[in-house]
Amino acid sequence: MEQKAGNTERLILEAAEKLFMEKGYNGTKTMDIAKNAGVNHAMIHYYFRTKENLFSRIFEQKAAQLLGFFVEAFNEDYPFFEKLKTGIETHFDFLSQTPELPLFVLNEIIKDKNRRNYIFNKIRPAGEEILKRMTKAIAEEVCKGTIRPTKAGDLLMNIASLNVFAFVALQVLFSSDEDRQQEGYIKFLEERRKNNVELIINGLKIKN
Amino acid sequence: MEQKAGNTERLILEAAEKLFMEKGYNGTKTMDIAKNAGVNHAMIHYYFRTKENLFSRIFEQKAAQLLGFFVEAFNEDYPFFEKLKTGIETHFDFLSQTPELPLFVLNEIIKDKNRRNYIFNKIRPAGEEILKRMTKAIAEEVCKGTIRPTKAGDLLMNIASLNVFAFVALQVLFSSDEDRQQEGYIKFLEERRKNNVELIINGLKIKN
DNA sequence: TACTGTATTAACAATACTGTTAAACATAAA
DNA sequence: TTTATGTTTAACAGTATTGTTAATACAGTA
Repeated sequence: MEQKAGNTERLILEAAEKLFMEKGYNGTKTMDIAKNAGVNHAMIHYYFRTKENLFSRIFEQKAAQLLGFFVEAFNEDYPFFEKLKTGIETHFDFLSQTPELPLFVLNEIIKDKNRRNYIFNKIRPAGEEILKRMTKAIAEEVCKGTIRPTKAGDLLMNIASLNVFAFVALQVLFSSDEDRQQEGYIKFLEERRKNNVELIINGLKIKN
Repeated sequence: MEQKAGNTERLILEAAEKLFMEKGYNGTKTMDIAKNAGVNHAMIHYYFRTKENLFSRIFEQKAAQLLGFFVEAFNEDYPFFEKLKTGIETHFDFLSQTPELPLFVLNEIIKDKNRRNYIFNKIRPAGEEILKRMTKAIAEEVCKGTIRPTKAGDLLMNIASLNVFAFVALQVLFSSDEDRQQEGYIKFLEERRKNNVELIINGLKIKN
């Protein structure tokens, strides 16, 4: 044999990633993964033993990616407004790489309590750290009188809401690959990116 | 026989609604529906012929509910800020009745293009009407100098983002029924409700 | 009472899906 | 060339799941 040397495993992982993200755990059949990967379906069990094993590999990697990135994007020291803008945009641009990611992760967390706990334990430390820093940064700005009092948790949640929902809507509005060639697709994204930054920043400022 | 006279059909629909909303189409098994409804599983095929038929009934009703309500909540004539506040709150309160609704509908739309088209055709007229009215209301306020120029679509999208995402997060944070007895659950909702109104309104206002 | 249409049940059929196994095959090292 | 090791295949087993059917019950009605 061509001694695919890890090739088969990679093919399976790639096909599995694509299908799981698209159809979720229950919607994805192992034989479909095999067919997409171009390998005999027994290979899935040879390399990963069970569907659940294979799924976990994908899920944990994806969840870490999603959450890790969120933390990263807002983890720097703030010269407040510019960094906030950069953080939102960086986060937005990351999501535009893999539009299905947030909905996939959220769905599977909701449908399986174990996964929820797994995720929570993973991000708790980083999450608390970032909240602490952000709280401090906000407090400083409030002192200066540039923004109104805001909880760091609320701010993060607002950003996540706007950014994530943009990509959920994107999938509804432009579901097929052809749709995504359209000009409207680009326009929609640009508009939302700008809107989200403006709303968050304008929303923080104190009115006259 | 007790001749349940339409009772069985109702029992099936109720059980199906609960399970489909919780587990989605693929996660729900017809025998589970039958068991939950307390009827023989052949009844499902007797009344609805196929799983897909039964699902469509539920889905279409739910989608109409979700979208219809959104339209309704923002469909009145605006004395701007108060009505905007009321609209957001009404929408939020509606979602709090059935927290799983938006994610359920979004998921099934994304996973099935036919459903997407069905939905689009259903809401297009109402959607266009509400956009037109809102555009007019916004233009008037902009003239008065009370708010900054904003597209109606962006505004609606912002509201939907914040409100819907609150309930997606809610399901992640408080997944079980016991969780929802907690005090934190109520607090979270109150906080988000207030936050969303404030962010939208403050975000519209012009800053010095 | 017998007839008709609807409702219900249990048993069955057909298929889909996950997981297992034994044997074949390829390759590198001895 | 032989052997050891890891990889691949086809065939199969077991179960889950959807869907079908024939027999039966019952209510209303002619």
